[in-house]
Amino acid sequence: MSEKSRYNTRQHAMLIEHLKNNPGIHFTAPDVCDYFRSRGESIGLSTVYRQLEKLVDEGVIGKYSTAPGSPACFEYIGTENHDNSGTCFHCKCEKCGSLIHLHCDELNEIQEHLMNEHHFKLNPMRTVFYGICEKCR
Amino acid sequence: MSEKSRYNTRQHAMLIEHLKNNPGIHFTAPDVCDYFRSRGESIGLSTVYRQLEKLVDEGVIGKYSTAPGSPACFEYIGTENHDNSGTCFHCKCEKCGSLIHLHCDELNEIQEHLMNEHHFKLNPMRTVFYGICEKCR
DNA sequence: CTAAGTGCAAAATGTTTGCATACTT
DNA sequence: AAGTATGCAAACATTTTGCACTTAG
Repeated sequence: MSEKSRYNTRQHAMLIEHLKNNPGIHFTAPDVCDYFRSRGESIGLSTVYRQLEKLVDEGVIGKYSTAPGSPACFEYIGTENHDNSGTCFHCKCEKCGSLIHLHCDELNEIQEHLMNEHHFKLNPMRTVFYGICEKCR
Repeated sequence: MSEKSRYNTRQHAMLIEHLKNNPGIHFTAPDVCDYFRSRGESIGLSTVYRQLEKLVDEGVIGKYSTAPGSPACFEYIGTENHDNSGTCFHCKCEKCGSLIHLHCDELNEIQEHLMNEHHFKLNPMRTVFYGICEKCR
């Protein structure tokens, strides 16, 4: 898609390394920005948004809408597991707000069903299941 | 949950009737507000948000987060089909942005799977599948 | 030297809240 | 009368954009 070349800036390197070092952790843009700033690094929130958006486009990280009005979550995915069988899904608890990982092969059937029966190509990296988690029931 | 009594105001009646008359249509709060205002009705955006939020709590309408930064969608559900087998799911196309209905019994297996294997009580009224729709492939 | 990236501040969303007023019960 | 709803404006929160400046190639 994107034909633009990319410059390897300090901020880009920091960002991707931070996310890569914390697989399975969900970050919001302000989170990441504050993190680096608290360590004395120079980075602006708009840069964080711009870089994260690029990484999403490149498929390196996932972006999840949790609730309207609250910040989006980003998480390292990597380029390697694009065709892996054990796709990663996410559940968001409507009570406690926690975002839970679900690494489950059986859920791949959803993907196939949606594709075969409804001609919809699911993007698991972006969909979130809403509901109530175990603890909150 | 809510112990508050409810007053039957003009705005509440208008809102619920509009949604009820358009099952399967997704409205944003500003949409609804503009709709009534264009017809000369007196209603404020905050009222729309407040009423819709109540209706969501009451289970009369569903609320869907489509993408971060874009407005939430509301849709009439009714109180009757709480335990119906043919649950309604939604797919959001990441390209054209359309929100598609999916009334599919097979998807109920997801619900059961999540409940049985992951102890997560799915709320289909609020979850949205992201991906690419038929037209955009 | 040119294209891309940065960071600030401002704008653009989308949603919530404070408050005086009006309406329901 | 008491409690709730309304509508405006202001506050808030998240994300995007304009722009002068810096940096990577």
